Amino acid sequence: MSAASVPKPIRERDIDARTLAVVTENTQRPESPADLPTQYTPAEVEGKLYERWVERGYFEADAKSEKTPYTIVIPPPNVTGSLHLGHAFQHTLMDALTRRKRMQGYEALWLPGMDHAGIATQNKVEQQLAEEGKSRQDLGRDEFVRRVWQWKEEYGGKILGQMRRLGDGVDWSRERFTMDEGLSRAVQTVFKKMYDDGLIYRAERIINWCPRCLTAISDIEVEYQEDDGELVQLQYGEGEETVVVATTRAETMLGDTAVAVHPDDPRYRHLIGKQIKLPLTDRTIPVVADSHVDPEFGTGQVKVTPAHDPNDFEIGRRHDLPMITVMDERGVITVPGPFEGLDRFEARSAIVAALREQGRILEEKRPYKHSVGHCSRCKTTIEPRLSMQWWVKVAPLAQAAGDAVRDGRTKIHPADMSSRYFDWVDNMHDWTISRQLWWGHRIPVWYGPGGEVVCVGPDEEPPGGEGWTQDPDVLDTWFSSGLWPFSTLGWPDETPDLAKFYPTDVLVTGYDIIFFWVARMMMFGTYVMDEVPFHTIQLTGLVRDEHGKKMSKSFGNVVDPLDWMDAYGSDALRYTLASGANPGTDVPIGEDWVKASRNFANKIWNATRFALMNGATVEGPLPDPSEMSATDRWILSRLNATVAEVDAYYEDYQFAKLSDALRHFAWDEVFDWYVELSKTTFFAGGRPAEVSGRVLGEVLDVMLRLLHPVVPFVTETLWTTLTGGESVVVAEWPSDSGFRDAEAEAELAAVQQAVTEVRRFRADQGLQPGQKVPARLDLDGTPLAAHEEPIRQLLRLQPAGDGFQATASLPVVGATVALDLSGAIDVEAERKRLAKDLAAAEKELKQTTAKLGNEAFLAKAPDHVVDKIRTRKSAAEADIERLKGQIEKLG
RNA sequence: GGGCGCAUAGCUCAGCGGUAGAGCGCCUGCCUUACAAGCAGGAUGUCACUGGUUCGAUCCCAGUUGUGCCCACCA
Repeated sequence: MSAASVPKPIRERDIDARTLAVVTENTQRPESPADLPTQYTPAEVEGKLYERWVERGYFEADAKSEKTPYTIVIPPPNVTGSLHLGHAFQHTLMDALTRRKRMQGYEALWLPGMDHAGIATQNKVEQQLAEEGKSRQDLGRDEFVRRVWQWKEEYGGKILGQMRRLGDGVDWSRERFTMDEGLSRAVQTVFKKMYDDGLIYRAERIINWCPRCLTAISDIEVEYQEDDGELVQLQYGEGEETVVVATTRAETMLGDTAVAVHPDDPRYRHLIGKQIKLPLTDRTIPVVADSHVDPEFGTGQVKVTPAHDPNDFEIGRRHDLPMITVMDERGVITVPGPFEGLDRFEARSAIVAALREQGRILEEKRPYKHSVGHCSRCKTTIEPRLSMQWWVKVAPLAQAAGDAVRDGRTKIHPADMSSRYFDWVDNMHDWTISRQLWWGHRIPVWYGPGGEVVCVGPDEEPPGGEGWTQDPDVLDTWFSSGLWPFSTLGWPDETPDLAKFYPTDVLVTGYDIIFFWVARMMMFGTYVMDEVPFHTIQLTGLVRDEHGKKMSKSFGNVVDPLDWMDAYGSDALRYTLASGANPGTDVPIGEDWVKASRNFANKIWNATRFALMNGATVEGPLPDPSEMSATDRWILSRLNATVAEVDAYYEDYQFAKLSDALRHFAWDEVFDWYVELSKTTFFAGGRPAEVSGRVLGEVLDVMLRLLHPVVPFVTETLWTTLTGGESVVVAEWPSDSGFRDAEAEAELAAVQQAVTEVRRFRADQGLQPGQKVPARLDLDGTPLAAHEEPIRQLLRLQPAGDGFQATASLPVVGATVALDLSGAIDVEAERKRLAKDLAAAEKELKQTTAKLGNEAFLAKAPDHVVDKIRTRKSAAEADIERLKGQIEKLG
């Protein structure tokens, strides 16, 4: 049996979730801190804490409050899904921001809600129906919409549950849904206003049509990807008058109504105006001159299909060509003849085959890589289609939206992301807003028997009587979400909420929906409210897996946030996400990282528990610094510096940095040094020293408040136990008292250096922890005197008599700690170590000497740099002298 | 075809004109009277390549290579 397979004895652990549940549920403060279990078990606690926060109304904002408002509206998740890590990420940031502001005394509102997600949701429900062998047409419009509402109730609830689990401090009393009555009214009001202002119009144009969803979609709902196609050259015409055109979509030739050449192309000037026989049909088509044609591409002759291609549509309009539609809404050929009834792809091969038979295929390139549009919802190949749709005239709105960022009324963070915004806003085409769907806001337009068109506002009666019908289409889902920042606050009514909370402060969202959503909100906000919807746009990256790969179902690397929250707690997930949040960059995350964050939460838990058991307290005033030890002053100095640092990072949305600063302060400084050093005082007389206990209480109190926005759950139980306060949610955000003590910081740096050096010595020497080493600790100089006992304790050194065999001396500020050790010391090991240090010091001396001998350097380098090099040089010299002496002593 | 970004430790990423950093991982020793989800000690980098600017370049500039993303109606 190998050593590795010998099971390690299982250590008795004190895991008892029930204890904690009792503690947190029934009593704010346990009888004794020892009642807190030694391991933090988040799963059971978090839910209870959350519900208590909600019951107490901590997250409900008051529009009548005198406090300064701070508002964030949530990017409404689609009711179609469940929340993924990307949501968890953004929610963590928004929650941390609002929690901090609430603690700072703002009237903080984080408004929750969901988006009806028209096409996406309709597709889901249609899928569900398909499983029952039904279609939406079988149900009829009203019944189908009822089904979708049912679906919304079921799945929307799941999302809300996930938000609670994450700890989202949202105001549930203000929860909104884009199909709510109030929001529908906002949609109709805006539609009417835009219609009256001439910003909404109806026109027949080529749009992106999804033959599977059976609706128009906007340009940005089309995803282009490189597909393998087939480029063929077709010969049209007969005898002298033939042309050769290239196409990847041969089936559209049935709808060709012209061939175009460039007006200046000398090769084809003679053809302009001639009629060409179109194969497979009995039609002839003209040759037209249009400067859109690129003479360099292919033959310089282009087939023109105005009803099935956006460019050709424009050419058709310029030359007044007929527009022949050759397929129906499902992409099936409708032209009478041999191809009728064939699907567009079947028709393509059939037509190529037929032309090949006639010898009219001159060249075939297969495969031919080209960019093809797909429906972003169902991936079906988009079919450009001529149809009548409603449009928004974007230019004036986009201008205003762009100006708002240009003149700084809205700031984009990080700033270099703003180029994406401008690229879009400055080049936006008109927006197709009608969708041939049933789920969504129905277009408030009625058509009369004589072709009259009436747009009806929300408080107006639609025209009655024979022959009047409402437009069957609904609006693009982004039309209603574009109104979100003010429709959720009660607009078009002049509500107290609207007055208090609009414009909102910051929008936190992914850079991937700048065009879909951010730009639209900016357009609607400036147009409808005459005021920007938010002062700051904080763009986040996308959450990726631990190797930076995109999370997708096909890679199989999608993670349900609930799984990780169940295993490691919400705090762990939140901390991990926050610590990965460098502005604008994607956020990789892996399970091991969440585990590490769980360990951090556990560390906070245990260290605080330990401190509580040993007299950390917030009772009474903080003692005067003159009564404190240098260690006390050091940690308070660091505490206040950390408060300032964290605040600065929050103001700049630097979540990764503030998370790191918090962990460093808590773990490295408070737990590993301050608590450890305090142990001596704690244990010295069996009772904690009063001053240190109070200082430690202060440090923990502030630290927990500082941590709370990111890790709300673990901090709540500990903080209420420590302080007896009602809840850290409504505690005051710490502020920098301004206390700094450079002297104490320097002294502690020296102590740390000394202690580390001695530990290193022990490790090098292979001294066992339990092994008592007779030694004498000399403090040369006084500043360290206060720490003699702590160091002795940590090292387990015992004062002894004479008889030394080896010496290690340690450099500290203004003093040398001479550590004389007796006993079985490995002289060779120490000699090797010292030699290594000596070599490093000599290298340093050489480098600094060379630098200081460089006149150009001395002349041009700034003083502080030169001083730094000088200091380094003298330090190196001292080190060398010291090390040489030590080596000599070793004999 | 345009535009933007990135290349730093085994992995994921900070950083920055003046001695290379963190987390995780790794090596060694430890069940030290809170925490082994822990403690202590340690190792690890031609900062992609080639030039240039500078007293000094991982950092600024140019080019090269690799890589990612966004936009675009190339028939």
